[in-house]
Amino acid sequence: MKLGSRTTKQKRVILEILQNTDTHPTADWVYQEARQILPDISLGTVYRNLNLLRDLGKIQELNYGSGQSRYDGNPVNHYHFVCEKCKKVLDLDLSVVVDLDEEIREKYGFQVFNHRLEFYGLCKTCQEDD
Amino acid sequence: MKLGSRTTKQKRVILEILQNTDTHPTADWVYQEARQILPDISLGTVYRNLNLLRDLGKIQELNYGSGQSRYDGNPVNHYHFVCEKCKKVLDLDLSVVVDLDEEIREKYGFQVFNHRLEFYGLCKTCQEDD
DNA sequence: TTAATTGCAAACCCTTTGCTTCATC
DNA sequence: GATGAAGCAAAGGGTTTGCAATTAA
Repeated sequence: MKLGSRTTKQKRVILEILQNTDTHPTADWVYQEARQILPDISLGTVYRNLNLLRDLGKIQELNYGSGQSRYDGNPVNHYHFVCEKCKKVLDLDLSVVVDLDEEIREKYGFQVFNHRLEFYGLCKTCQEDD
Repeated sequence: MKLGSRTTKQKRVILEILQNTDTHPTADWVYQEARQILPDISLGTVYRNLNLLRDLGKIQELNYGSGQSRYDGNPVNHYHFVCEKCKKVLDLDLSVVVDLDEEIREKYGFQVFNHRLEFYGLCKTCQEDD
């Protein structure tokens, strides 16, 4: 797998961490995990590689409200649910409506690359806590 | 219209600015506009009131990628197109699919308050620039 | 009168960046 | 060996916050 002009252990470890979690972690969480494998890795390197992997289309960067970005090891478009209480981001198993992109293209003449659909509310656990 | 526990001219001016534009401006743009009416207003006050108006449900805060938040004077849910080149945010005249919220509620048991749908691509003007 | 809100500036937080050293190709 | 990438730490940019002064109620 091509990962930019040079493959470093840092790059590989960061990608593996993201591919082995479905928690949509923040850069700092990835950093903490990576340090357990490469104790000398720096936060700057984590950010640099997250941006690089995103630009290569290997991962997705997600932003919900202000605060940290979250990263998704699944590069294929899919939809998310964000719990407004515990801030968890959960994958949804909904079929991606590609027709929508075409609809916008026809109606407005925009070139559409992709779309994002997110739901906001309370997850099961946080509903019980009320 | 109730605008929190006290109605100040700052609060009123900020809301009016947002209600009279469809450009989905940043906090700083709102600040520059507000200064033309209230020269002594501070950026901190703009942020405080934007957050307040958002919490009151009078406006919406929108985040696209990292960078500044944008604010929408229309509190009713609607969908947006974001031009990845010129960064303009445009309103889309699509019917809001409320059924989706119900679908998620039934399928996952989450309490869904709302959803956001955004399209990314190139607006007409930026396609011509290629 | 009195308590919410402002203006100001400093603090905060996340992210990026400059520079030297390291390591991949 | 050449040069892209890492580590470190400082800078950056947007947003929040503490506090004294102001102002709406």
